[in-house]
Amino acid sequence: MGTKTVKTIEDIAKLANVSKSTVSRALNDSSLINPETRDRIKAIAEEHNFCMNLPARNLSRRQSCTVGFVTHSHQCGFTVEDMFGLEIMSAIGSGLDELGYDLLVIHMKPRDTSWAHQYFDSGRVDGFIMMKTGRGHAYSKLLSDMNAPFIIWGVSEPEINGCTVTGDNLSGGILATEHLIRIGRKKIAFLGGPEYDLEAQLRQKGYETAMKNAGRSIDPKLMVNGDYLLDSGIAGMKHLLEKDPDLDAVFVCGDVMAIGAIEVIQKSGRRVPEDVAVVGYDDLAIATFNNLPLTTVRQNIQMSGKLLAQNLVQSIKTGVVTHVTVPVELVVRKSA
Amino acid sequence: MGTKTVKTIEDIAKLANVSKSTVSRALNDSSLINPETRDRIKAIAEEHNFCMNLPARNLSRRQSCTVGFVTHSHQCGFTVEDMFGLEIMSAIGSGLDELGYDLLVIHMKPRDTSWAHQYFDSGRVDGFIMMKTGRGHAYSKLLSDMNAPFIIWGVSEPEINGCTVTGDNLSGGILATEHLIRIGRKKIAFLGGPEYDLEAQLRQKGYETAMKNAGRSIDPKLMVNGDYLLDSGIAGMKHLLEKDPDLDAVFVCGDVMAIGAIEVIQKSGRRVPEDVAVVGYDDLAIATFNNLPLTTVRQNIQMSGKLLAQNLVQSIKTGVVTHVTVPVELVVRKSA
DNA sequence: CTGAAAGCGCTTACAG
DNA sequence: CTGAAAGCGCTTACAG
Repeated sequence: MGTKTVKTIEDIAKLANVSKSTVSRALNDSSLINPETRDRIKAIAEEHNFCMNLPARNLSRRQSCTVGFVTHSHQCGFTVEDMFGLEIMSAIGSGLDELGYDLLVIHMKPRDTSWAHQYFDSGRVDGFIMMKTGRGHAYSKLLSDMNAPFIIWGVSEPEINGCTVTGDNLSGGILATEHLIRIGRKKIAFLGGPEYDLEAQLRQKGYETAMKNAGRSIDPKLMVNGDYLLDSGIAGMKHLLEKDPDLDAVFVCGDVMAIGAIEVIQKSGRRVPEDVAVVGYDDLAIATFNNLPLTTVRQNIQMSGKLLAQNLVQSIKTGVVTHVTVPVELVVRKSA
Repeated sequence: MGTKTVKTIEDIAKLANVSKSTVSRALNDSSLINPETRDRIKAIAEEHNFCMNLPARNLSRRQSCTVGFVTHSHQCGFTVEDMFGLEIMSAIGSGLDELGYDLLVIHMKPRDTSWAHQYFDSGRVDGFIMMKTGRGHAYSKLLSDMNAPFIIWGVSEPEINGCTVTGDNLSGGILATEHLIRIGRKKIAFLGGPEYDLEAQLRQKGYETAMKNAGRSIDPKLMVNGDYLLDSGIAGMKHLLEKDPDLDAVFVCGDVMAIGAIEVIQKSGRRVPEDVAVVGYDDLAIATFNNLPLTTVRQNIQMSGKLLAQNLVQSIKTGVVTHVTVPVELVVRKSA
């Protein structure tokens, strides 16, 4: 606690010679107050640099004006999804800030589900934001069972009964593939995500759509799955080059896999982008810092974070459940 | 709010046929309670999956058990310091979690200082954690003027009157340079940080110490300053190669600058590490994902985060101001 | 060891 | 439009 002498609305009340009810109304811009009294009180508050006690207000209003960002512990160093999650968290923070909500970081342990009760039933948060994870469905059920508002970064599914925000994966796949077609590539391979992954499925559908639209045939030999990690980019690319050494382009569904793929291509004696052009996905910070800057599909992280914030708060206040898809854009750098 | 029927200690009190004072004591493991009553009450609470209202408890105890992590808005995309900050934030979160404290993300706007009052005087946080920034001193003064406990990631300075935690920059500089000496390099250059930067000064002193210990002379021609950004790594390395085309190693004070430096070295027709060995600093995620994995000095982010959490909480509780230096280690990969 | 009461700093019907 | 009072859900001296 600070050292100031004017710390409660009661102190202000005394200074202004009114009741604390009136001070409360003034500071909250209630309609039940004489505008002149209000301005006088506000001036006094201003003059004393008064900040009212928010926890007390929230207790009284039975809300916390705080949202929990659910993340797992990172004992074992960072993976890339973590990086994406951290970048978006920052954007969520700005979004919430504008709405008068705070962002609390919730660290859940691997097989633990108590965080949900611990944070919601204790009144510490009014709702949750989660990145899509393997356990997405389980957590979704957990939260909806306790009637907690929440929003998930990921494609909406019938099993998930909360809000969702996701990038436009279909358009992303189309943009990436059309770019490779436009620059004259003949044999365009596809290095995707896990089969069950809805995002990856849509990106693949985008790839197929663009190919068909361009009158190209779709060759299953040129398609392989990965798991977004570096090693699977390496393995996937090796596999593709074995199956068809003549391929001259590849759309890789994630930036980290793309970096692995580029490594393999270069080690095989081929040049990027001259011999094989590579387009990634996500536009993580590493896409720029990589010493062969990546041409990639940018997820609009700023907008996504803002939408996650806005729609969750809306859901908290009104119960409305929304699903939104955020546009993506192609960023052309050096790799394609 | 959830849908459960047992929501307050009063509900538990009724079920257990005791007063809510007693329930409070039981749940808080007070010594002023009969162990049997305590266990009985705890069992009832457990059975009903009871979570007590933390904001109410905190209001009563006049604390928030919450710490603010001060970060600026990232409207314009991410810089590398941001990445470091985000990684460490995650570690701080785990550390606080173990101490029963929550982590709140505070977004401050560029020239705004109101966040300090807004979060501290309003009782939303009990203290602050900040990354070192150019404005470190100003913020430090702001916070100590309001008597707010805080901790800064950075070298301690007389002007900063709060806790600090920093990596062992001197040892880091020595480790990096000794490695280059050990692998037989003759002309080892130094690409540093800004002159005013204390961390950079210590890393430079480490470089000089290792050189002297090995009986090497220190050649000012082989030393140049940067600002941790990619472009300054590029410019700095060009400068060094012009001044002495024969250099066969360089210790770069930051991973991102190191990536820029490698690019320049390779474009000049030299190979890394065969012709010029490069050691970076920080071991950011990009050090691994880079397609020439970086040999670098790793900051122990996990431990640093934990120490930031522990020492801040200690300072909140006891007022003790601590300064700690965290060990670093050399990670040998491909670039040297 | 236990309970009744006052208090944490706000909000908000209720009465005027 | 304003104030006195009750209440948000806890904690903690105080009295027993």
